[in-house]
Amino acid sequence: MLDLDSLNPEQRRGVETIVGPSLILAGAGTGKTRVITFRIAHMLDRGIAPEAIAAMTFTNKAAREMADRVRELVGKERASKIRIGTFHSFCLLILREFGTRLGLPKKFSLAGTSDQLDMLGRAIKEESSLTGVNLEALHAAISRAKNALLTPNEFAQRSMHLMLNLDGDSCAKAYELYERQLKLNRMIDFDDCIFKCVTLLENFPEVRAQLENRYRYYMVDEFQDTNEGQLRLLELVASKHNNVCVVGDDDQSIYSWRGAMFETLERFETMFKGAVLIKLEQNYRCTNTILKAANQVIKNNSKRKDKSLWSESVHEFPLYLEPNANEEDEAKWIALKCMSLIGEGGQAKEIAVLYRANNQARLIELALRELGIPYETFGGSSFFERKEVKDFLAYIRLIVRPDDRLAFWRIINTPHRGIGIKSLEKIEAACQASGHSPFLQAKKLSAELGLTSKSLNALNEFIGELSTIQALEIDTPEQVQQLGDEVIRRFGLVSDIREHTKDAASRDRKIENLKSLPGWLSRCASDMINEQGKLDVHDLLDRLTLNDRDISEKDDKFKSNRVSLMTIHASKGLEFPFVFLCGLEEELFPHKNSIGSIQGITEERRLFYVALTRAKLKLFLTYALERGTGAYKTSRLPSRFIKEIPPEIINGEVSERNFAPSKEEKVAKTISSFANLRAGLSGVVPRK
DNA sequence: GGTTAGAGTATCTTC
DNA sequence: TACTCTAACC
Repeated sequence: MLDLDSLNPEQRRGVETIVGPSLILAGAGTGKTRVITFRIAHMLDRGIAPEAIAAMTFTNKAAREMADRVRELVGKERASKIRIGTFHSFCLLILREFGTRLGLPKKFSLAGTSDQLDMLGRAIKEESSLTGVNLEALHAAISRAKNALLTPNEFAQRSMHLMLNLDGDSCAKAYELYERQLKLNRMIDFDDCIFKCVTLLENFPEVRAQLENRYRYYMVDEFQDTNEGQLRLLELVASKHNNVCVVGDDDQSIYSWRGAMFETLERFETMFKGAVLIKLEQNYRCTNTILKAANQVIKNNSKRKDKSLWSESVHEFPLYLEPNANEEDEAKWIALKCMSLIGEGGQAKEIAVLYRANNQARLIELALRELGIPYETFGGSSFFERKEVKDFLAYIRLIVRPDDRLAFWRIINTPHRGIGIKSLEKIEAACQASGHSPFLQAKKLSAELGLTSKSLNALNEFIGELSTIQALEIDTPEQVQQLGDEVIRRFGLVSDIREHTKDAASRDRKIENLKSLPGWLSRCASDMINEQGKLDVHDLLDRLTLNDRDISEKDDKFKSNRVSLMTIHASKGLEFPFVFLCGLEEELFPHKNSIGSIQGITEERRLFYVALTRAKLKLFLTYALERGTGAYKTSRLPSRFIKEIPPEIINGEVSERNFAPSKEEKVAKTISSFANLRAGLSGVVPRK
């Protein structure tokens, strides 16, 4: 049934090496996912129980893709028994089962990014030496500490806090206060999923033994992105049976800033002795021209596992380099070129525009819109970061878990119902005295809070409405939909936005977002029923937190035929026939914050390598000689990485003397572009 | 208690 | 150039 002959010899070796540790070094586009899924199918063919296999990834996107492909290969029934998911979901499951041994509450909840920042904000208010610190930077530092399995004291001793302008003691204090907030809210954060799981397995051998008995074969995808905690976890769960297969590519390690260690591949080899090394070097994605460029560039990094990609492609196109006078011209050129690609028979969805930073997207969006080219952006500010979405979800959370403090504080005066800071302080003081959660405090003892009659009435009305909704049953997706509709109606969420948002466009968008939420929530609920056979609202909330942005993208992605705009980071794992890589300038790419160190530059170079290898056929490289507006206008130099590409494969100039094209040249170029465009449009031929 | 204006700030981004 | 937080004002 499984056609192993369709694999190349190295892929086949990867698939057939099942017992013992193995390390598959898989270059870009070498059929990695195929190897992973075939390997799982092959294990089942050899009689291994699906329940004994655990496959871990880092992103939901990767997990979902793996699950889909495995399902196609081995059927729904067996596929559903295999534990496929992210590291975090795997650990969360274990903590839900055994967490009480660590003293976790039975019904703890998972803090999302905004909850984490909210709690950290509350934490630093308690300590005067922490006023004015950059919340996000502090949060990132604490997160990195947790990923490295460091306690507050250990954190204080490391040099990580130097960039925060804080001494070690203050850092430790912040970390501790933040932990206290988590505990107060009965929450754990993403990093705790891993950290606490490691602690659990280290301290409770019987739990570890149970898991060793349950899962005997482990697979890890994108292994180069593993951080300290995840590596330790893998060691704890997998070292007894020693059946671990990890797949990765050191050249695509682009997440060191979130704790991934470049040496992680070597660490694996020492951790799991005698690992079989398998190298996949035949590429099934790119032209040889693109591979030549990519190989040549990445060679400039030292300390990498030596490998060299090749492919059997027949159609070769030179890379195209386009210098532009400024960023507007760059965006316009890209838009025009997209138009002519589409005119020549390409489809919009075959095109991707990649950039280093999200803020580069705006001008390109503008230029595409002007030409009427459909496009889609990925990443950037996520759906779940939007205020109206967070507010709505806070209502749902408070209904499901009345002791959710963060949700209470978020919506107690949203929409405005005349409960101000003074009232909130009184409620908080009462909560501290009694130990109750604010909702309970307000429900049971609102009369004793000492509020003004206006605030008290508002509070009582709010509590009353919420209690009414709480009484509704939530056992089916339809009831979830009704609940959502009811929340919007009773609390006037739509009318609040209608009255208080001035800008018509953003007002309409917000209302549309809000109205789509109940239906969307109910769809999530029915997905869950399909997978688990039942609906548990607590689980639903967990999933919302873990899944975060991926759900919102799910809907229209398949049918849309649009140009994709995304950062290079977001493009990892994807491929497109036509790729534009823009903003190739010193200080932007490589980014100015990375230029100072060799590690910085080598990571940027890996990022560049990832970008190049996204393209299957044609690759367009652009840069601007001037960027910014007004006082911020600066002249720019082409990126050093351009010079690392062999000049003979570039159809365009690549020399030190790259001046902006003269005005006449620009005009001539634009005219000819339009001519191409028209020629192209008249002969639109649908592909295949 | 709510609103508004002005200052400050700005990688990539996962779960 | 755009968004968020804070402080002064109504």
